[in-house]
Amino acid sequence: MKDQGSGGVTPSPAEVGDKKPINSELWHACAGPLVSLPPMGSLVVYFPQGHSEQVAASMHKELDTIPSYPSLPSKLICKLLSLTLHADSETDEVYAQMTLQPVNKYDRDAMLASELGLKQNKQPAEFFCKTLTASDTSTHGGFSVPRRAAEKIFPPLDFTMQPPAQELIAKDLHDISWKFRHIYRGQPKRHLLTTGWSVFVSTKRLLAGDSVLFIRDEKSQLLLGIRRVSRPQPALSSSVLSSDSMHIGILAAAAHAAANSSPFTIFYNPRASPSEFVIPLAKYNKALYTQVSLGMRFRMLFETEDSGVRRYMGTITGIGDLDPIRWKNSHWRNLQVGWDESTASERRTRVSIWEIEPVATPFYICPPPFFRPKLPKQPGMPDDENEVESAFKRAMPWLADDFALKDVQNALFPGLSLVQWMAMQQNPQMLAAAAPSVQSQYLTSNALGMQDGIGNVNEDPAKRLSMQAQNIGLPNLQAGTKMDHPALTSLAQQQQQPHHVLQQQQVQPLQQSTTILQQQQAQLLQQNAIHLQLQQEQLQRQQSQSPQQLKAPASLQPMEQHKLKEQQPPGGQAVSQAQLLNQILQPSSSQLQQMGLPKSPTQRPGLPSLTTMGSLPQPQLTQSPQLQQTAEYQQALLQSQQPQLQQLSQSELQLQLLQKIQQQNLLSQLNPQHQSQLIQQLSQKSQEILQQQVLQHQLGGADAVGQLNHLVCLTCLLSLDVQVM
Amino acid sequence: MKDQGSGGVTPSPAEVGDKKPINSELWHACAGPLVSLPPMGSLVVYFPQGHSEQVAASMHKELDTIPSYPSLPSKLICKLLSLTLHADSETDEVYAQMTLQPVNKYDRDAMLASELGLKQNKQPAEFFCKTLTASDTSTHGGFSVPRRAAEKIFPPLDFTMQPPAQELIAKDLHDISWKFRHIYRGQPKRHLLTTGWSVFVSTKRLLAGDSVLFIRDEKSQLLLGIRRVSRPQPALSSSVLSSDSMHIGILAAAAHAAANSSPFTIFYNPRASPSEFVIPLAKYNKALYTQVSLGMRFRMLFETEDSGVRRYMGTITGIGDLDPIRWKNSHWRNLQVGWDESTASERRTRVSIWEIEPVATPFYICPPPFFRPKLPKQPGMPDDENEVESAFKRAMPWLADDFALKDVQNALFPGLSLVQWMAMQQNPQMLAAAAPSVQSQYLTSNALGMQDGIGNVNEDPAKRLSMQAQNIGLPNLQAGTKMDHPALTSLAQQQQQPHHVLQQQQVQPLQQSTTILQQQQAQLLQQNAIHLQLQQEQLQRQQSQSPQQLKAPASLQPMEQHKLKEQQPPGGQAVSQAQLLNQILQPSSSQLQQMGLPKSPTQRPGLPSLTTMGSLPQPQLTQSPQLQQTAEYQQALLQSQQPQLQQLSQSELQLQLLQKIQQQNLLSQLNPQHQSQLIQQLSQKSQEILQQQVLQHQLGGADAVGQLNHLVCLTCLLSLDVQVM
DNA sequence: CTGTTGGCGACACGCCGACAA
DNA sequence: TTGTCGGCGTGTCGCCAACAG
Repeated sequence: MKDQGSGGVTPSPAEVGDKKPINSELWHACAGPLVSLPPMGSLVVYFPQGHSEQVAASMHKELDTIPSYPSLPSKLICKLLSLTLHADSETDEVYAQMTLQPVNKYDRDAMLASELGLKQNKQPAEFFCKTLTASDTSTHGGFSVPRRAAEKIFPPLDFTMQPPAQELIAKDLHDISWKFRHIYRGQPKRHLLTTGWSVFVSTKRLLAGDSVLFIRDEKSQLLLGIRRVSRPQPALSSSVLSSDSMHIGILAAAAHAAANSSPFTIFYNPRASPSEFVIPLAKYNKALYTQVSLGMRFRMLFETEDSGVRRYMGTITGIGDLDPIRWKNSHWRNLQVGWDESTASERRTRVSIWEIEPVATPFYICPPPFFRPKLPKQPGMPDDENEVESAFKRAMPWLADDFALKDVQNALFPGLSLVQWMAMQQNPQMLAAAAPSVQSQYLTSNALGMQDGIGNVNEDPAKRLSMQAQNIGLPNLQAGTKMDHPALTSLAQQQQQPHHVLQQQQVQPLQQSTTILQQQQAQLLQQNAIHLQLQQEQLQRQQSQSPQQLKAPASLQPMEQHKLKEQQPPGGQAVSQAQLLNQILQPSSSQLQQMGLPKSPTQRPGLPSLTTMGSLPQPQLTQSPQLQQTAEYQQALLQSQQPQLQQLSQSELQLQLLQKIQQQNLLSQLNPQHQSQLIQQLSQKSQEILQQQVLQHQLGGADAVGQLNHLVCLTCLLSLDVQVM
Repeated sequence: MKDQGSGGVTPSPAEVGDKKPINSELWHACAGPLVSLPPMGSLVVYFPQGHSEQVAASMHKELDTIPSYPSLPSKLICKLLSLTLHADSETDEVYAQMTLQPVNKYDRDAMLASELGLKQNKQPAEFFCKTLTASDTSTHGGFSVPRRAAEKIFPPLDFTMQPPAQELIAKDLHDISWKFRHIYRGQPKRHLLTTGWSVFVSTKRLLAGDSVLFIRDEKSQLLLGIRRVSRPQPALSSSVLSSDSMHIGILAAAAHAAANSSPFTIFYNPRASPSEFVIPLAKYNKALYTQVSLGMRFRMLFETEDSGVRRYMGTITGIGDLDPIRWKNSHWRNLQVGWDESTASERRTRVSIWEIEPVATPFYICPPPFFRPKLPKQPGMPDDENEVESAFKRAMPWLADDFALKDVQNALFPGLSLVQWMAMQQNPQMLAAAAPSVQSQYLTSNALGMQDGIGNVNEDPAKRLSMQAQNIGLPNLQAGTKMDHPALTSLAQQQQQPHHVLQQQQVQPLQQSTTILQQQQAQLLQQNAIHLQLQQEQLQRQQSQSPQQLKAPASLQPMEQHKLKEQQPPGGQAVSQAQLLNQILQPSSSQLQQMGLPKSPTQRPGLPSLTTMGSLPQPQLTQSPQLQQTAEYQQALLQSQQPQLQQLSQSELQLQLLQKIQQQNLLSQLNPQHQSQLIQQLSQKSQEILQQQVLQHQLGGADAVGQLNHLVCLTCLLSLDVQVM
């Protein structure tokens, strides 16, 4: 028998074991410039939905018949226990094997690892990638090496030879060596790979359109990899598992792991998967701070043919769950987008927030007052940007460059942490982890006398919290102002107290929050209000101000409140948070019509109805239809914002808090009877507060500033909650 | 560009769609002679365990880390909704895609289809299969066709030519045509395939050891397929799904389907899978009647190299669950076997009952009395066999040939079915489905007044039932005797009644069963008793009648009862059926020794211990040590049988029923409080009955015939349900 | 009867510069 | 600068019969 096709250097048979780990540089070169892997030990967010998409893409199948898996949340926070790089022995397709362990709490190291992993550069510097031509892959000849590539990567030729030539040896992903004759000949002179090349092509079954890439590693050794063009594979039906079983397998494995906090293993196939579905937690959190809105402009990276990157501009045209039935409240591809260029047909129309870079618009780059006390001049100027950036960098030197601008908006909402804390309630252990830190940070002397370190929590989330404080643009908050939030505190306490105590204590926090917040956070109001003005101004300018929108009967509010009440699920059935938010901030046109309002013909479909609703009961806005001066804008916006927020007054917010509590597993740990009692009492109390509020409002909307004060905080909390969720 | 490797006839590009269904003959030829597929629409038993094994085999991975899936039973009865034959486009590996729908009830057609599907012959008659030699696969030459094969399959050559040659065109599984030059030349003359062969070899990537097969279909068209030698594949790690996820996916998909009675899809890979895991229900049921025992001899079919079959002899060396933790009470490979031949190392050591053919021993071929009233002469004679077979065939012409012999034994052990019936309880819905059928057949006027067709059961199980009746040797049962089984009836009723009614009714059925059965079923006793006599007679003759065995203390019975009682798991933990069966029918030698009995040195290991146990407390047997007259045999056997059955009297049956009720999900549908109350009351009642029975027995075993009477009937009835399972 | 081998012819693989985009 | 082509040497594929197990 012949030595079947041992072209190049025959791989030594001893290497069959495939024990040698795959070269990371080469792996990443094959994976492409956009692929980054979270560092081992770090925290990640795993999206089963994205995982399903990858499988569907591999199977060339639709995601139709997959049964929903209600016990599996739309995302899991996991610790990346292990990460192994692989390459398919048949196709050389690169993929990564990750072992993920769902976590309920996380330690400082993992969080740090998650942070640090964001900025790792993985693409090797010394490499080139060429898409193979018909001549390259034909049996007629060899491989024509681009001059620059050869001079950059290959060892220098001895030009005294005639012709100059050398033998190149390069190892592939499986550590198999391939030998090529590198020659510089022809008229005009060129670099060619001749002998050995066709064996490589035939063994790897390369076709024109596939790419080959050479890299020179740190030891100046040549490595080579291939990247196949995505061609419609012949129905990789796998013959092992039905596509349904695969999808169910993914979900079941993740659900099983989530239920037991046990590790599970996934494969990430960067070139087959439409998107990454294991996102570093830090990246995810970061992206959550990006307040997205319809019509927002953004940039997004795409891979070029020569393994480079290119940014394309796009506009957000929709926000909402990709699959509201199976995957409610997932951030997975919840942005519908349009692309500027006409070649955009091949680009995806749905992206996730962490995939995009919001483009700095005049509004977004407007600095907050404490960074820039004077009124902003015409925004969008380069010096503006630089000024803001440098200011942020001075304050937060550890932040990434592109972080500051994006977070300006959210930076003004200090209450954020409460919501995040609430989101954390999904994993009750995290509460135990977080609550003490909140105390030690902010509640050093709280009235309820909670002890630090209650529970078995030893890790220190202070870093996270302090980062948060800085992120939200209040660098002096951490050192200076102490915030108290009894709702938070006592909720945390409730979890730690025996159940029978709950019935007496459960309602207090809500009451306290309505007063303490008002008193303590007046200073924050100014900043927030100004910021909101600007935002509103922006929205106003984009919308044509149709007067109908501004005329709303005062009776709208109770009606809307009633709606909200009705929609509270009786037994704790989960309600889509997005729905909730929409009910609050974005009444649908049908809802508006129910209220006797015509659907605004001029309302842009993509724009959030925040303005619409907020301006409904507010007559002032009609007084300044021609908003052209910045100062006027701000004034008008402050005023128009006010009723909107007022409408979302404590009563509703508390209702929503209640709903949140019902939604979260928080209550599920309690005795069922205690649960129902708790819910009942909370509902009752909310009703009282609600009625009180309605009365107050009908009497003339007294204490508007104070209402606005804590309402701003609370609404921000709620809106952010949706994001955190 | 070249026309890449278009050897033979280039497949027309229009055929890419792969719409044409795969030729069934060719598929089966490639699958091998042992592979049979259930007919579409028929009923099958699906074993997730076997499915897992197939995946594990494909992945070359152990079945270690798979989490158990408690909600998934070890087998599912399904209707085969669709069956599609496939062949991997890369490897030509054949596999079948089956859509299975778990069923709770089944109709006559499906049952008939299941029956009829057993005897379908699928291997094509006109085919040959050759394992490729090194020369066949080298680039040096062509393919040497065995003379007989060429003359049988290929079109006849024109021997007037010099040399005789022709062009052959054969289509493969994908309907792609391959063209070969067939020539008869050389010295000595031989048939060769030359031109076109090497392209085929290289395209299919055939290696020495792989097989190629040619068949001639009904239209005299040549087809060819390949069958690769099972070589250790390079870690088919799939890069799509982790092996864990695959396994979980299988289980989750099946569990989901079982819970919803929704279809699910599986792939059966006959050459990769260690065993079939979708078994025709009829085949499974048939196999269940094979009373297996340690030491039993059997034959089993294996595939030969040239796609033929060969029988190997083996001995059962163990009976028990392959995986008692994850798959309790599964019949999947529950037999541990040893093989006669020294080449047995490659053969499996665990098989399932439906894979083996028990070897006819003298005992097994003993005919029942109503087929052969005269005493058997020396058993094992050919004419004996034929006579019995023909007798059975006359009675049951629709039975397979090898059915009758195997089932003679089980026909004599009606009690066996109790345990099997218990196994059936794992699927509580089936109980509901089965019970009405029993009514319509036997309970046309039952005391509880249940209506026929209660529930949604419309199918007619009469056919099933009549088959059963014939199997157990009571051909006139169907037409004549009506049997009542209130326990079954009321159990079914309980499921259909509102929960609050349960507490008053729940105990009655057990009480009723003790009386009604006695009254109604006396006539059945005679037939059964006669049958039992003959069997016992046979056992007696084979055993040396050691007097020790016949002397047993009367106190043994309570002792044994106590044992049984002790082994009942308190909390519903399932007990292996085999264990249970052994406890009842086959006390182990250690158990016997515990009772002060020596292990019989002459007892054949393969024989069930019924005789041993049954004869223990029977003093009459000692009075006729030399049993030679048929009448004496019958008399003795009837008497010796009696205590054994009596031991399994109502009390225990009720206990076991209770136990089963606790185990099964039957109760899980009820309110928890009702559950516990029900269980408590049932336990109490059973205790009373049990004590009563023990007392009764100690007083002298009164009414033994009556006890036997209704016990036989009860057990017969219960055995009927096993088939339903 | 059939698996393997040596002989040998043909063909296509693959190296070369020319030419052109 | 590099993709494709014609020219052409040579390596190996593949047909043949001889030989042997």
